[in-house]
Amino acid sequence: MAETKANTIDTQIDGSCLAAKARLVSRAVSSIYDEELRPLGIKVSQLNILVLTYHLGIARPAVVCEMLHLDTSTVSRNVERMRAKGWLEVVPEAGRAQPFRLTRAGEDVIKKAEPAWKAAQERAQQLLGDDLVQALSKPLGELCAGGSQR
Amino acid sequence: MAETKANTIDTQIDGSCLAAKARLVSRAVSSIYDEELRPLGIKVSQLNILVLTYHLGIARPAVVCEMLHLDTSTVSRNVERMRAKGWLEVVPEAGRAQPFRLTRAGEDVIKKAEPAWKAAQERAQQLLGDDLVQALSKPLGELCAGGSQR
DNA sequence: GACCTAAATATGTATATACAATTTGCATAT
DNA sequence: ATATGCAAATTGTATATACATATTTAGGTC
Repeated sequence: MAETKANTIDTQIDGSCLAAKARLVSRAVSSIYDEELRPLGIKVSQLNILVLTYHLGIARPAVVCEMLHLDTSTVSRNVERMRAKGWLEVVPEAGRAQPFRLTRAGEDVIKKAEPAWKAAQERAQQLLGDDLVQALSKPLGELCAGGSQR
Repeated sequence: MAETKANTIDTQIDGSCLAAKARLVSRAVSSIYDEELRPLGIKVSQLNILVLTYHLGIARPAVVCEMLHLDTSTVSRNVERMRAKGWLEVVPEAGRAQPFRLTRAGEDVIKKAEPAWKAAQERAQQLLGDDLVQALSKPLGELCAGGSQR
């Protein structure tokens, strides 16, 4: 018998909700990386954009948006914050485009973040377990609108 | 040396980053649910707390925090927003505790959200693919510090 | 060339989220 | 009874994120 209390409704929404799980995993994993990276003054959200920028060389906001499934406004403001920190710089170009690239300081951040990132990656593998790690390691189908071409 | 261009560094941080993947999946999946739920005026983040509250009957903030891996301040403010909408109510209790429960309006929201949630769940399964769905469906080890003990 | 539309970016506003600091109520030792 | 300390929750502040709206500019069409 269920609850002592009055459950006047009955729902099918429960622990099987993929959004709940995905968000839980995201929070848990992010917190591991952020904890390891904290001494360096960067969070994994920004580090990911730096690393992608490194791989792209010259990064166009629209491309970053599509590859990371981020809204343009989100990228706009994240880039602005990292520009303010001197990690990115906008590449002068004609037109509306505002492509950006790493500065030397941005490269240094990536370089210095490596040990922390590796430690976090190992902790995350432990936490998630082989099945999830494997599943996440495969190219994420429609999700990686660019994840494989690098 | 290798690059003509200014790749003065070489990093091991790349597409294998579990945080990047987990966050990408979270954003992509969340957007599916939020899109389906939009007509109802709720997002999956809040719906999850409502559903958990439904299962708990009386929900203590600290318990919700641990089960969902959320900071106490996050729960505090999410609950406040849903209280303002009339979906949750605080249960008077001695001490510092502020346990809360669903209101009738909160129950209605869950009830009315079911079709949208199911549609989103199917779309998410399609997007993620069997391996990821399977991996996410298993009890998430240390992650579900309460997923099973209810 | 003036005009219109489509694409790329930025801005306004709101929620989600976390960390640090503060408040609050309770237990307990002295 | 007081001080001490602990546990739970809130508040201050900052970032991450998205949607709606505005802005800017490149290309066409006439």
